[in-house]
Amino acid sequence: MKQLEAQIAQALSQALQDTFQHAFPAEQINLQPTRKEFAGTFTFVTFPFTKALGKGPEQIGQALGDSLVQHAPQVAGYNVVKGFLNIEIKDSVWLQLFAEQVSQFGADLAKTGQKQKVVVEYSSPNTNKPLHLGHLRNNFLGYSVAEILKAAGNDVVKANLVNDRGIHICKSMIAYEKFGQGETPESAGIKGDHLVGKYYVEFDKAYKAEIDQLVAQGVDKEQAKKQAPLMLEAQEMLQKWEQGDSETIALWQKMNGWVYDGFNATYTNIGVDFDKFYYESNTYLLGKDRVDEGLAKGVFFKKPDGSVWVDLTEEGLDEKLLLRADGTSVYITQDLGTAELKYEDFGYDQSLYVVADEQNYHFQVLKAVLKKLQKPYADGIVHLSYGMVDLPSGKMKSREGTVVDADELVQEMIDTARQKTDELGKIDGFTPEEAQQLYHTLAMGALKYFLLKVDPKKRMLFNPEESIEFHGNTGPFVQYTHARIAAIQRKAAEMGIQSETSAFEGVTDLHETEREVLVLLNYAEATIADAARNFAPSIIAQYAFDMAKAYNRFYTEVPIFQETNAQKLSFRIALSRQVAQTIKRMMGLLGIAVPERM
RNA sequence: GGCCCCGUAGUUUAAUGGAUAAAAUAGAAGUUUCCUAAACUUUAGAUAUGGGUUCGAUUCCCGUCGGGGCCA
Repeated sequence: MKQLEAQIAQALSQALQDTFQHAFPAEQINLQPTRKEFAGTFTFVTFPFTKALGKGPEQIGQALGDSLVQHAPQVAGYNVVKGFLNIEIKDSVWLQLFAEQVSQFGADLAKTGQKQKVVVEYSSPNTNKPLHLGHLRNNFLGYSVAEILKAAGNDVVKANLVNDRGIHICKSMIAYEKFGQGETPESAGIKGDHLVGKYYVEFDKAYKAEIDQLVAQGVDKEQAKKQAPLMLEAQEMLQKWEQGDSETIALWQKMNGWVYDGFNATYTNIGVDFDKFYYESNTYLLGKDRVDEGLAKGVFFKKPDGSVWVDLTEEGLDEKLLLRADGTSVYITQDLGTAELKYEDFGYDQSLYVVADEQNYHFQVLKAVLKKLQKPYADGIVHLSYGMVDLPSGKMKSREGTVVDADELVQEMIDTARQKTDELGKIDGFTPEEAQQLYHTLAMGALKYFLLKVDPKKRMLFNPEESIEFHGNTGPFVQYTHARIAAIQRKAAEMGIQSETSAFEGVTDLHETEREVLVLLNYAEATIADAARNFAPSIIAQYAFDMAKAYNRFYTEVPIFQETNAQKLSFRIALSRQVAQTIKRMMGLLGIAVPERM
């Protein structure tokens, strides 16, 4: 497609020269897709040339169109509407491009420019509570962006920085010690991450009760929060942990172990994976070296109380604290450390952080500080900032119990998938295992597609009812299209229909719906490149939907097996297969599987 | 208080400065002796507001109103 576009641009450049003696390089010629209501594939806008050429926009369009038809062998015709020159491409060109695509499918989707080493950090959970809806957007985005970058030819490492230490873990630990009575995930029959989360909630309840009691005794609320015995215990435990107290460490390891088992089960269930795990318990002390480095280089400064700061006012930011007066780290300190660690580990060109947009400022600071330190990797730091997920009731708030639990949500989706599938009764021959597999495939397809079809940068609304919808712009709609084609392929195989390129060489003209599908197929590579450049799985989702829609239109308008011309029949089988493979590939980039039957 | 982001059909989302603003869903009306109707077709419906730049603005700039976030 890129080639064809370049050829047309070249021809236009030539036509401008020949017809108007106007030199205009082909590289600067911008073609846009023609709107559906007009004939043509590419549109060239002539308005910007009226001044230079001293002619009206229609006149220019006509003249260029005539020239193209005469000199450009790919062009079948043209039409001019106001300042828009719509260029129609010959069917033979589409068929030729299609034949090439069939013979080299998959091979050339991946060649888009420079191969880069990219680290994609995502998920990065806290170990004091299970994953929720917000994490799902994060996980799906991170996984998908990593896969898209791979498909675009990059060398990608998926990393997960687990926040496994700090006061919040100690809260769960304290509560478990007090109320746990030796409970384990096995004895309680609760998934490990949920069990630990339960104690985090227990802590909060008991802590609040203590505060209320203190306030009732006349203590100021802020004071009460600090004085509450449970809080003091938690802080004490954090200190013990930092000192390496063996009992504390043992409990911490035991409970974190439960959480990891739980997380791993969820990760497997939702189909995300990681190449490298980092743990904050190992990295939280890193970064102090960077602070020293900055002081030595004179880009950081010390205040009289001993705290270390960086002045980012020139960068349009504020002064930022890097190390407290007592020498302890703040968040940004360890991020400086882990950025360096990742660079030592992988020597990345780009380091992506899939983190919600509430941390936009934080990442601006991180990058600015690394630049001040003149780190070679500073420019490669990218905050893949995504918008938060809202519910119809508003923002998710743990305090108000409106947080949507990831495991529960996935289970509900599976139940709905089962119910809807059973209602239709199309999978009678399935074994129970196959049926189970299908429910899972459909459930994850619906959920992932719903969360990925929106531009990552934008805040989005999660409507539980719409997310499990199977009609319209949804994952299951695309999956259904794939299953339909799979049925076609089975029948074609049974009938022994040939579908290699030699079987349809004689086809010369196309049905309108076939042409639409062919044009779309040719955009596959460019779409992946575009999605990679923008870190936007939504572009892939949109493409997959358009493809499915175009195919379904073809499917209803052109009854494939009623075709009596053997060449055309073969072509339609090949076209269908190509669409199925493209859908499978694109959905795969979103982390979504496609079924053979549904 | 300072800084940042967002306002598009009833609803959820699209639109490198280009055409009559595109889909989905909800609404209305249709399509199955024929490959999966979880599909397809038709229909009605929107750029918060006031200016500016431009041949042309949902897009860029300024003001107003509304929503969200970050920094203490």
